[in-house]
Amino acid sequence: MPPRSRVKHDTRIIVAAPRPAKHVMDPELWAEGRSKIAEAALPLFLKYGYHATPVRVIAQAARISSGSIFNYFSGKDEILQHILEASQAEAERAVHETQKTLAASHGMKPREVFLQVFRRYAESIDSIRRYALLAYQETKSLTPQQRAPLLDREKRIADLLKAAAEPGIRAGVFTRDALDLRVHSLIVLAHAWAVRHWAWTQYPTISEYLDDLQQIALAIMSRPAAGARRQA
Amino acid sequence: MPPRSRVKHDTRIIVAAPRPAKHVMDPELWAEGRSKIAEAALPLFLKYGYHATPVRVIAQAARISSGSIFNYFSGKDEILQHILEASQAEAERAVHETQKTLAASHGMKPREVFLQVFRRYAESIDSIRRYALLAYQETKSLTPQQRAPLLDREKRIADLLKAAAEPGIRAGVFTRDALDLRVHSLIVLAHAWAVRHWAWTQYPTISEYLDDLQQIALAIMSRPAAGARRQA
Amino acid sequence: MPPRSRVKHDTRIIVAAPRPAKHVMDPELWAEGRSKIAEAALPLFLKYGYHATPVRVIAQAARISSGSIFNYFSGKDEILQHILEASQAEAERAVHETQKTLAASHGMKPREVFLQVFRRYAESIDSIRRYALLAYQETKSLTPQQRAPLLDREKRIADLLKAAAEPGIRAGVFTRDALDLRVHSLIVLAHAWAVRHWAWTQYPTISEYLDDLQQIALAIMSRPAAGARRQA
Amino acid sequence: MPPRSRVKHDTRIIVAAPRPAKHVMDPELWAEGRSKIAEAALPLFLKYGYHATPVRVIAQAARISSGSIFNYFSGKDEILQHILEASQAEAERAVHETQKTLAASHGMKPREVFLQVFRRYAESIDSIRRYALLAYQETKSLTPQQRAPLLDREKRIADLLKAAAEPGIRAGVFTRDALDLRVHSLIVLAHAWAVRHWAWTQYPTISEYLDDLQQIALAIMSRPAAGARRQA
DNA sequence: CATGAATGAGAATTCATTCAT
DNA sequence: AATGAATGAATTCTCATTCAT
Repeated sequence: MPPRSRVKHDTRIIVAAPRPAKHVMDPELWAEGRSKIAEAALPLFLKYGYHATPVRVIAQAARISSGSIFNYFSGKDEILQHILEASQAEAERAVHETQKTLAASHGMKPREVFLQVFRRYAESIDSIRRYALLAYQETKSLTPQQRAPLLDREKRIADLLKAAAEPGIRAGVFTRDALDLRVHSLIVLAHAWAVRHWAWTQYPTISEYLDDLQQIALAIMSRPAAGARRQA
Repeated sequence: MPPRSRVKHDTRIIVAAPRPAKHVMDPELWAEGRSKIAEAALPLFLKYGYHATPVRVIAQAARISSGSIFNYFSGKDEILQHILEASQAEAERAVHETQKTLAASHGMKPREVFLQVFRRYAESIDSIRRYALLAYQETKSLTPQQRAPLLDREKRIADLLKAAAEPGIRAGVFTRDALDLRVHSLIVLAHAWAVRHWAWTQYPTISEYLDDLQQIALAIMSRPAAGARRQA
Repeated sequence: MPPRSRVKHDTRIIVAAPRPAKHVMDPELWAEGRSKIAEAALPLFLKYGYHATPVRVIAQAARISSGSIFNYFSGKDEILQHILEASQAEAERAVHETQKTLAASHGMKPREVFLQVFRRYAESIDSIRRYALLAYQETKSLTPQQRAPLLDREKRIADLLKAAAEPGIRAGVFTRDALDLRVHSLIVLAHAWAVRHWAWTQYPTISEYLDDLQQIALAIMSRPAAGARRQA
Repeated sequence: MPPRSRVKHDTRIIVAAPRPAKHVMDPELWAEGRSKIAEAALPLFLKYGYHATPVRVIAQAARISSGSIFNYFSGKDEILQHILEASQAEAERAVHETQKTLAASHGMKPREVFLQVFRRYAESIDSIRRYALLAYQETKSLTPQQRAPLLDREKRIADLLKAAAEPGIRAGVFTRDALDLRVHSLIVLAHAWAVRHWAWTQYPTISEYLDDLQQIALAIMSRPAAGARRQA
């Protein structure tokens, strides 16, 4: 049987070559180039998937030569990394926007408070739709520590939505039953716009989608009518 | 020999030509072999992704030669297609059976009819949890032709849920407003158990999850109270 | 300034693919294939150098496809490794042959003993000429432990030559002065046939080369005449 | 832009076209720049090999930009050529001076003449030890045209040694038999100090090595005693 | 039918060289 | 004259697929 292991003999003959410092030295140009490439790569990754998109094609889309890609990224995988990291930053912005909306909602009616906060969040999600989809599709098993920032952010969003629901709960129009799941469900449905975009042919923009989803959001949060409660 | 169908980037997308089955054989053996291969491939696809899993590795996992794979599948992508189709078929079968059973039970209350169908569907999702995750991640690895039946099946599942909701709608407890979105939302929430499994540490099994989700499902389907409708 | 280091972020996204077991499984076929490839590669490495010889060209010379190379070697460098290891084995054979010649030299005249042993050694070296040249040219700095077997073998050869010189020394025709250097010099001159082959245009085969080198070998070993000793 | 001259394998060897000097400039600056670059390149070539050392790394080591390299050399191979030529020139100059000095000293004995020339040559080899090693390893990286002057110089060094031996030959103490091989052997043994430096742990400096090697050199050149000649 | 060695198109990546600044 | 970003040919290596046995 041939050796199954790829263990090398201990008489190494080929001496590893020195690696030159990376090429693009002007930090501004470097950052610009990275953005340009990442922006060209994102729609391709979304359309064909990461593995099915050759570097050559990314280069074509970015209007540069394929060799130049490697002046800005150490490898193809770093492009994906860069995109996903950028998406993290955008997601943080979404959280921030939602928080500001909540802070500005004094004096509103309970249902209005909640709907505005939820809608603001869902709209922010739309701006990272493409990133989110990519993350869903290309992120394989994450280690717990890699997952930590994602979980943390979701918790903060959930907390914001719960805070936005509080007036309604106190007013008796919303329920506190299984509140965590309800809030989580809303987050999932907001994400669904991004992740299952292909399914919503009847909604041309997120605005129409949210117009209808709002009803559902209210239904999810509302205290069930007496009859329904008794039945289920 | 070169792979027959790859997405071409430099010109236009070349749609995979229909490939001839190579070795026709005893249908029973054939089905058995396909299953064995698909079962070996699934965990690999989930762990490493479709593109990153070589056929030879699948063959090793299935304890056959790599050449034999092509006696059962016309290409690597057909393995993925088979896995996803099988999972969809299983889900559909489960729902179908439930629906038939319930359709036969004339005495049930409309809410009960719907909840049982939905719960049965959601439970079946759990059994194909891993498949569902794969579908989210790798549909792009299929050609549009291969993707079509998957989308079609999802539509039919939505139709089943709508049919299960019909008694409720007729009885005036469910609404027909934005019904497509409501049903879709329920499908999404059922999938969420599989896809976002890691997010729900508070639910040890799908049973507890569904106990709570049922309330939400009812809320989503129910005709809103007069007051709520006026407000939102 | 751009990052000079190639340190990756700690959020690894791309999961390493499983590596299939190496392809050629029949050990005999495997060994045959390796030999065929190595034999095709050796003259190319010698003529153009290791780095200047593309795998593609080795494949052409071996009459196989370039992909097949990697069914037999895990990488281009393993081909060089294989060749050099084979050369070590051949060099050991040279030592062995020399030793046998020495053992068979009973009853010969002292000068004849030495000349025969030396000639036998030099002839054996000729058979590994091409390997030796490659090792000289492609072996960069070796670690002391990698160099150990080479040094050891040279010492054994030197010891054999010293033993072959002993009768001459006792008979007073050879000198013991700087014996180590003299013996080493002979080894170097034997190697020179291989290493500086291009320089000896006047010698068509090693036989003619050795005919002349024998004189020099004798001169190197011989006790200098009285006059010469006084002068230098 | 693609490299201009690479050895082609699939067809015939394409000899490098003579390349135009690109930026002509102040000859003094030019020579200075060439030296600086060559000095930076030498240790890298020795450590990693010519092919494995990128031009950019040489540029970094020389503290200039990679583009500037091509203001001083028409290509990477010219750097190697320059290093080797410079080393050969240095060796030749040293020998030449010695030879001139000795040619002027009419009173010397023939053996002394030769020994001084040889010793001077061997010492000069020590000073270019690293270059010599490079020459052994990387001559193949040059085109035949580029190699020619190196071979030619070696021939002229042999001629110098032959000239230095002439008085001894005329005086009857040296032999003219196989003179080329004898002289070549001496060159090889002088080189051996540099190339096989690691093998001679018993000689701390070249001085001790040459003290012993001188005896051997004399032996190699000397006319064999009548008895020895008859025997061999 | 099964096998697995052979294939070669295509992938990522490197790097000598050019040339606009 | 120096710079260094851009280039793209050429390299090593992978892997889906074929087909002789």
